[in-house]
Amino acid sequence: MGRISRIPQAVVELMSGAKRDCWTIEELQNSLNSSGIAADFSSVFRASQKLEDQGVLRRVELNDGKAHFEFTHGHHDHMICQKCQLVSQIPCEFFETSIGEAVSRSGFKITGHSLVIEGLCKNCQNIGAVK
Amino acid sequence: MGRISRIPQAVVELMSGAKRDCWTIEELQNSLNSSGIAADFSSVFRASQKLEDQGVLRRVELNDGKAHFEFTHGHHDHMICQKCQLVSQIPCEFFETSIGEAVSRSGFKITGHSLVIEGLCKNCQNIGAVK
DNA sequence: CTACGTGCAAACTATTTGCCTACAA
DNA sequence: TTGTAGGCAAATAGTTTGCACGTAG
Repeated sequence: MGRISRIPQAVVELMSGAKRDCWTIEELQNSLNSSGIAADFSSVFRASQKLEDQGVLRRVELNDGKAHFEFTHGHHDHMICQKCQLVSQIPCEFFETSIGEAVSRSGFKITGHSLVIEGLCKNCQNIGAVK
Repeated sequence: MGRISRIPQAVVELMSGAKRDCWTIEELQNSLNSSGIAADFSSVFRASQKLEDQGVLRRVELNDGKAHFEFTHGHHDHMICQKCQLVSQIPCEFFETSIGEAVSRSGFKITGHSLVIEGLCKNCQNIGAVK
């Protein structure tokens, strides 16, 4: 077997080829299974861990009680529409050039941050109220 | 019985009289128990729920897998020191006047946000490296 | 009597770990 | 043979719910 094992490789390929940017372990597993790749939840879990350790993936908190993973490169923050659950991206520069700078100036050394914005996306505002 | 029941009232009194601003259910329970107030975990859980529903408390995500509660009034964001676990507060205005404004301008209607900054507090930077 | 608050235990959800087998070097 | 990957099931951790009892109104 090559240096990259079956499931981690499949996860990276799946994520590379899809539009979605944040995946729960369950979503990854289902998607793999659907494309004919057998994978146990725990195997996908371990794959995510390994990829996170290697710096390929980054764990993202969306405050829904589940772990989410995205590629480390192109790191960004997230907005979630509370109606359609659409997750959209916010460039991190917004954070870094405003809050981050102010916090750093206060003497706190920042090593990471998690920003989640909840609300209604443009589309759902037009359609109607929150379900 | 008055309109405020035993445990919710004790929770509010405890939180009002303490310096700490974010409490897990377990911390609340332990603290109550220590001061001679018997309270089951589930009772404290239900008290937190009720107080949250009433708008007295707000649930805060600190991404440690536990639910945290703080008073709704004086809402703010948080910085956590990854060495000493100190949680300090950041005024929300930092968020609202920078990122929030930019996001709103993009058409997303913000109803809430969660910002957690991880790093090293001033004190721990001086003492040494991360454990 | 009726409603509500609480304790206790069980159910749930998501994560994490242990162990065993199979396969590749 | 030896180490690693992966499947399966059990263990954790935290939260949530069901139920029964006691008590205030």
